Amino acid sequence: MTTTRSPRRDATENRDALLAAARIELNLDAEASLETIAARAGLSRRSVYGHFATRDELLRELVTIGATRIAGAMAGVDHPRPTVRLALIASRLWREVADIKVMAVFAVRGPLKAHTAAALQPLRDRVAAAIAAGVATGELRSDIPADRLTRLVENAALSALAEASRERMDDREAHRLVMLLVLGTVGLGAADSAAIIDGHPELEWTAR
Amino acid sequence: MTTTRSPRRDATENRDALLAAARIELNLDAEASLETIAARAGLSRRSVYGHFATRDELLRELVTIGATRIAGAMAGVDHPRPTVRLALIASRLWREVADIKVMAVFAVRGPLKAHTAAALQPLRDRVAAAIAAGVATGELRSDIPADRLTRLVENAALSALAEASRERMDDREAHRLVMLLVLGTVGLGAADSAAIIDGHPELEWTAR
DNA sequence: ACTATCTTGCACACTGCTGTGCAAGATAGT
DNA sequence: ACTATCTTGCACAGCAGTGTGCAAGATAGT
Repeated sequence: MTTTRSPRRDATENRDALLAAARIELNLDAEASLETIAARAGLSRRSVYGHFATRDELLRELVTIGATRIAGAMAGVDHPRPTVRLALIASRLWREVADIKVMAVFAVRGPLKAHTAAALQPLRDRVAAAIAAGVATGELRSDIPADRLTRLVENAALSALAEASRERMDDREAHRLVMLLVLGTVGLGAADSAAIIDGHPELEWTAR
Repeated sequence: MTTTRSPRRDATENRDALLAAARIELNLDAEASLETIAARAGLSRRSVYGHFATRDELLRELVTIGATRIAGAMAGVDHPRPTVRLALIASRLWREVADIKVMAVFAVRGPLKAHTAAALQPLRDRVAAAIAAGVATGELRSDIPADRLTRLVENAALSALAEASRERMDDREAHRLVMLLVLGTVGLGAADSAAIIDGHPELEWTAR
C-alpha cells in the first residue's frame, strides 16, 4: 500500500516543540547541541531524528521560518523619503528580531549564512532599493557604492543587535539605536537622524 | 645540575616560524588546525608541543604580539580635534591590521575575545578618551552613552575590515572606509566626515 | 482493542580535532 | 666528536559532538 496516514497529532506538536526549543536554546548559545535542544523540548536526542534528517535541516528550517516572518513584517513598509523608509525597515526589523538577537547574528554570520542570505534576499532587496533611491535624490551618501552600502547597513543593524544583547538594553532604546546606526551608516549626521526619527510618529516605539 | 642552556638557535627560529605560520593560516581560516599551521611552518604537529603547551597558548601569544604592535602604532597619535584623532586612530589601525583582517575579526569576536580585549585595552582607552573629549566639545553625538559609543565604533571598524576582506578592496579605499564608518558612527554626516579626511593630509593613504 | 505511529535507550561507528608517551633520528654548538 | 637539545613518527587516549540500527515500550486514533 502506498497511502500513508497523516502524521499523528503529538508528532507534529513535538516537531513544533523542537523548533521552538531550538529557537530558545540557540539564542542562549548559538552552538547548542541537539541534546540540549531536545531536552528543552522534552524529548530525547534520538527522536529528533524522527523529525529532522540532520541537525542542519532543523536549523535551516528555523532560519527559513524566521526569514519568512521578517519578510512578512516588511509588507506595507513604504514612504516617499528613502531615509524614512530605511528607518522604518530598521524599526520593523527590530520588532521581529528583538527576542532572537543572538541567533539572528549567528544566522547571518555563522555557517548558515549562505542559506540565511538566500532567505533574506527580499529584505535585502528592499534595503538596496531604498538606498538606491536615496542616493539618487541626494539624501544619502554617494561616496560608497550602493551595494557595499547595503552590506554595511546590514552590519550596522547587527552591531546594534549585538550591543543590545551585550548589555540588556531597554526595548525603546535599542529600537532607536538600530535606526540611528542605520541612518548614520547611510550618511546622516546624528542631528539629522534624530530629526527624522522624532519627526515621524510611525518610527516611535510602541510596546508590544 | 640546575643550569639550563639557552635554547638552540633553530628552536627559536622554529618557534617564530610557527607564530608566523599561524598568523597566515589563521587569516585564511580562523579555525585552522595545528596540523595545518605546523605544516606551513615546515614542522610536524608533534613538535608544536615542544614550543607551546597548548593550541590556546600559541593563539594567545599571537594575539598578544599583534595587540602590542597595534598599541605601538598608536604612539604619538594626537590631535586637538577629537574627530581628527579618531580618524587618525582608525587610519593607523588599518595599517596594522590590513593583512590580518580575518584573524583580527576572529580575535575580537571569537573565543579569544576576553584575552584580546585585555590586550587591546590601551587602544580602547584611547578611543574612549577621544570620544569623551568630542562629546564634551559638542563635536560628537551625545545621544548615545560614551561607553556604548566606544563599542559601536569598534564594531564599525570591524565591519569595515569584514567588508574589506569580503571584496578584495583597494588599500586606499579600505583605509578611507574605516575612517568614514568610524566618523559616521560617532555622529558625523557623510559630508563632514569627508571634509575632515580630506582636510588633513595626515589622514591620507600612503603606500607602504 | 488493535495497530500504525512515535518515542526511547542503548550500543555503536564515525569525525576531526587536541594532547601525550616514547623511542629513534637529526642537528647545533662547543 | 660528543652531547644536550630538537624534531619526528606512531600509537594511543580523550573529547564532544553527529548520525544509525534495533528492540522494547508508549500512545493516538479508530
